[in-house]
Amino acid sequence: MRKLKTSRQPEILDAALAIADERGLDALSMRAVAERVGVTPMALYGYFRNKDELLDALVGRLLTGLTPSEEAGTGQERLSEIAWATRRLAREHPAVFPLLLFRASVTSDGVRVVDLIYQALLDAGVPEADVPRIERLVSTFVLGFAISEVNGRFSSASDESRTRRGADLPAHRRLVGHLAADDWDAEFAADLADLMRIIRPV
Amino acid sequence: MRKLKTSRQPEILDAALAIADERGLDALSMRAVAERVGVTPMALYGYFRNKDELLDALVGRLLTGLTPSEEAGTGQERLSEIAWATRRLAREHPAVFPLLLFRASVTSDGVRVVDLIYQALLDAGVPEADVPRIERLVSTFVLGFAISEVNGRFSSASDESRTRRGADLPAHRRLVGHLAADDWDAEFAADLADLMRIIRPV
DNA sequence: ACCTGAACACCGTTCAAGT
DNA sequence: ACCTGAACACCGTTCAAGT
Repeated sequence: MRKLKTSRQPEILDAALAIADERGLDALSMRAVAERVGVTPMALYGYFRNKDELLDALVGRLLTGLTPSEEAGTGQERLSEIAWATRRLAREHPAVFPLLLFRASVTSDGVRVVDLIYQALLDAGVPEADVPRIERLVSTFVLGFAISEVNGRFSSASDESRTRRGADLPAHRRLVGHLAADDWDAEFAADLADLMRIIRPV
Repeated sequence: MRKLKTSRQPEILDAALAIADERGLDALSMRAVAERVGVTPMALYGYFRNKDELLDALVGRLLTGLTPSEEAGTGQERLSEIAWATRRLAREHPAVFPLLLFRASVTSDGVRVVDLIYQALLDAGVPEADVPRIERLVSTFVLGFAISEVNGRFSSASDESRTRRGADLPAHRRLVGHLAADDWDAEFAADLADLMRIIRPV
């Protein structure tokens, strides 16, 4: 397990993020990153042990931007602020964002965000014994929602064509008129409001 | 847009699923599938236009197993049954399962599952106007939970080492003693119970 | 301390051809 | 109708060497 250089790590991660943003995750190859940095592919292996570790570091870099600037407000307000910031991040970096669901929270940057959420949940009145579970519940939903949105899993095009095929989709037929959603800002807000009802029980 | 053969599609998907189950998603190459089927890589392109469409079809095949055998029970019971079946699917096919979050519901098999969930939510008393949103909320959470679990995002190893690093993780320090979760069955059950409180409001 | 060149064992996919 | 062979433009990574 060789020691890694750190000097140009940020520069390399910047290049990787730029490539993914501009040309998608499939275009994010070691060779492409190297070319953008102005170096041979092999030079990267002095800074990251392999592509997987480079991606882990990239996820860490994304998470850094998630710490809210303002520490004020109630627990619920800070929680909500982190949720919206997460979704904003997904829209800024749709190609790399899905990696968060697979590699998150292992890095030290991820832990920092989790700690902020823990604190927000505590301040919101969640019993200590429930905090870690509720953190996983909320963050799983927020990550899943943001990924689904940027990947088009929610796209209502499917809903349109669904119902037209008639036949064996009784519930769809009954819900015609409610199927054409497309205001994901509003839906995300409604979902968060519902989740808050879990956090602050009767 | 050439017409595709269908004759050996199931056989090809079986081979693809077996490879992913045995050796992971990275090993799922067109070349590997072809070899397992006993054919040249190029022969596959008569059945699927490209690798992406093969993966879409694979997701559809997974979703077929999600339709509950019993149609009985209350809406909440059927909803719960689908949720547990989804999680079971993730444990059976951890490598391919994550694809559900990116490609689900586009296929006709996905639509069938969505219709079952719609019906369950209607029977559970969710207002028609809220059903599609609640379906997305619940399925996003269930998929996200199952993916996080099989990918180790929840692994408590991180929690252990987190707190030891002391310093700037105040909430973690306060929650020592509650951080070492590992009974994901129980956690999933508790999460579902909480979500049911959203579905059946006061 | 930092980087390069050549090589290995892979990819997905196109095109033209074969039965 | 179904399949093959050869080729193209890529991958991640190892190893030995160069300044």
